[in-house]
Amino acid sequence: MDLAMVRDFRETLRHLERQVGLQLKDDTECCGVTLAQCHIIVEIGNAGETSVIDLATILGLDTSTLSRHINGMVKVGLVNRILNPKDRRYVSITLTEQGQKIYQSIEDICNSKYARVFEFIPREKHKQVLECFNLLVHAITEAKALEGDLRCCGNDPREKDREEVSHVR
Amino acid sequence: MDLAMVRDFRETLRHLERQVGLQLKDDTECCGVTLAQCHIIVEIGNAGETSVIDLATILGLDTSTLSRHINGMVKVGLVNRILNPKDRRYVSITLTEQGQKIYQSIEDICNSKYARVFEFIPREKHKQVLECFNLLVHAITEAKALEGDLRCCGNDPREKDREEVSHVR
DNA sequence: ATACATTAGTTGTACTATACAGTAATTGTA
DNA sequence: TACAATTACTGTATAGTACAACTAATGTAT
Repeated sequence: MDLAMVRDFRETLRHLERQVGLQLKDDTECCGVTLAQCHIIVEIGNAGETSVIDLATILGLDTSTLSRHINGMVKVGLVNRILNPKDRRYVSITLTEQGQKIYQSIEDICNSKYARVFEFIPREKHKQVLECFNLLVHAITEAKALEGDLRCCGNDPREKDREEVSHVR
Repeated sequence: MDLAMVRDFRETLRHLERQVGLQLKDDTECCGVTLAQCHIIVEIGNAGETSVIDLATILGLDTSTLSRHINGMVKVGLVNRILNPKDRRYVSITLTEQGQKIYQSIEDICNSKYARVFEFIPREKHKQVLECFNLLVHAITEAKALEGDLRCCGNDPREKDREEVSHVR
């Protein structure tokens, strides 16, 4: 794997990230939910029933962040939060009817959007593309799991000093 | 492209997003730059010389956001901002020596990280994986370009009401 | 050539998203 | 039963972002 190929790959990956992020933002804003809420709704919808800590783990966020999001979403009637009677430390989080509706909207929009994406790829390559994509994502996951936080660059210019300067032109 | 495949694909894509985001955050924090600064540094580094609006376009952000980031980065000595003499509306943005060093660190770290990712993929499939990945990302780009903002779901539960509730268990 | 439109960048303001530290409630365990 | 571990929540601070309003510079059409 030579350097030029890796750099190319990274550029494409950056491109993907931005496309997907903006896309999802467009697709979800119309449903009246923020991007973070959208991710949370999708994960609750997929799981059926979860807890703050499960969501935090899946989404890679702090539990405090999730706790606040859930709180907000309870207030606007998107999710139910009830104490789990089997272990009262947990709260059991589910979608309300309204939350389900939005979950379905997001699913429908995103499914048809990505179905359309594949129309831009020759049909005979679909299987191959999916396989390769899975290979890649699994490789990224494995590489991450195995690395153990090596490497640090040693530069640290962090001296915050944040008054704004006057409009210098 | 049937529904189950699309849903699978989307799940993998979400997984990728989160992995890549967290990864980059880990990799760049040690350099003393934030994630946003990291993206900006990489894009300035790749372009050599840019403007606020070019960066905003590439990164999909508002110019005001970029303007502030650039301002902060000038202060901590990462970038130079000078008036473009050919068109004095533009500012010409480049990396300082310090910025270059960090750009190189980020490049080195990310390049070797993603080179390592490919070690988890059989060598004979590297070419195929890269091709498929490019196909996919181009398809996403094309689909986005051609769609013209169809579809809205009609649900909008946006009634903000954000005092925090007491610790109800 | 002057008025109007466009473009690039900046600042005021407000909000979303997030983490870390500390705390309360509950459960597991020695 | 005391202590450790786990789950969730709150206080607080910060990063990240956009929209609206503005200034300065440039382009354009009468």
